[in-house]
Amino acid sequence: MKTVSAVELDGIDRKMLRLLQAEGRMTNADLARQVALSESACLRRLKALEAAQVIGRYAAVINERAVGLPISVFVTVTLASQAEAALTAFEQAVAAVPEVMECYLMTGGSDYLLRLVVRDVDDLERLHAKALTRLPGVNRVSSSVAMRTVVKRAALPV
Amino acid sequence: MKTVSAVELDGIDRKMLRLLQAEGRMTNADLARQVALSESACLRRLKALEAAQVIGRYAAVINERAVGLPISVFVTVTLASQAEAALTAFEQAVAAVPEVMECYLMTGGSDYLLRLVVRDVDDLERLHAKALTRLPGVNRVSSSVAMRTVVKRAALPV
DNA sequence: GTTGAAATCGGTAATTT
DNA sequence: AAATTACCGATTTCAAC
Repeated sequence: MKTVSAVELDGIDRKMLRLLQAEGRMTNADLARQVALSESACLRRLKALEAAQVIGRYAAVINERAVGLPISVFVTVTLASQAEAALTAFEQAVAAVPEVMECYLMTGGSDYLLRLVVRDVDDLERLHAKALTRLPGVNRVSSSVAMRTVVKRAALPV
Repeated sequence: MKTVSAVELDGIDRKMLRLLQAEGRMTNADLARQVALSESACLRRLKALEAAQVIGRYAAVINERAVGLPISVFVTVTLASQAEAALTAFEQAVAAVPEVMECYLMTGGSDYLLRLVVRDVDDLERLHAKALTRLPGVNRVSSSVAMRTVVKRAALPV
């Protein structure tokens, strides 16, 4: 696996990133015009950003509501042990649950924060009982439902 | 503002969405081949998905570490009041903080959950003091730092 | 401080798809 | 029309003198 460390970016690079976060299918010609570079210079920079994994990929951004997954649930999970093996087992298992969109290991040692997407409360209940509490090493599981998304920023503040 | 409700999707639509979440710059010809449709039929479906806002946009996916924002912080905010006006004032103000990538109103009435991205702990301290605690109507602010991202799923389970 | 090699960066134009 | 490559010129960096 390739861990990517911070990269030197100038103002043009940052402008390219802002534009491409808003409109990922923009043509190179358009992009070049908006950053006031020639097409070849612009493309060279773009390829460098891709090669350095500053741009990891391009993605269609899907409306969660439109595909029937309107509810985000945040789940705090505490493990019984913080032994390396326990963490690894949990992490492998949690990554295999498709509804888990994000999972973070929080400071402190053995607490995880998850964001799930679910269809409805029945779906949440099913997941809670059938998947979450059965993950290896789990001590405590606590769920909070998001009633409404207030901010979902399209672009990083680059 | 256009609120999007759930849309009927068949297996081909879902396959298109999966493919485009992984590779948003795929050409229509490629996409058509992979879902075994003609290019015109494929493009018709794609345009329909875009028009229905199932696909909201296309975006370059940026590596947060590479652009120098390697730390995610989750912040719980409790407001002093749950009056409509207090919520609105808070939400407008929080949306104006660039480091706030996400903000959710949680069930229960006046608790918000935020995800911030920061450069380092100094940056977090600065934000906490200068931005978060000064947001209108804030009663209590509690931050938890993510040590590591375990899962960041590229695609919704469609 | 100047010189010169090498790297960096942009542009033009030709080629490919 | 768009992407890509080849080639050239300008500028910067840096080490040796």
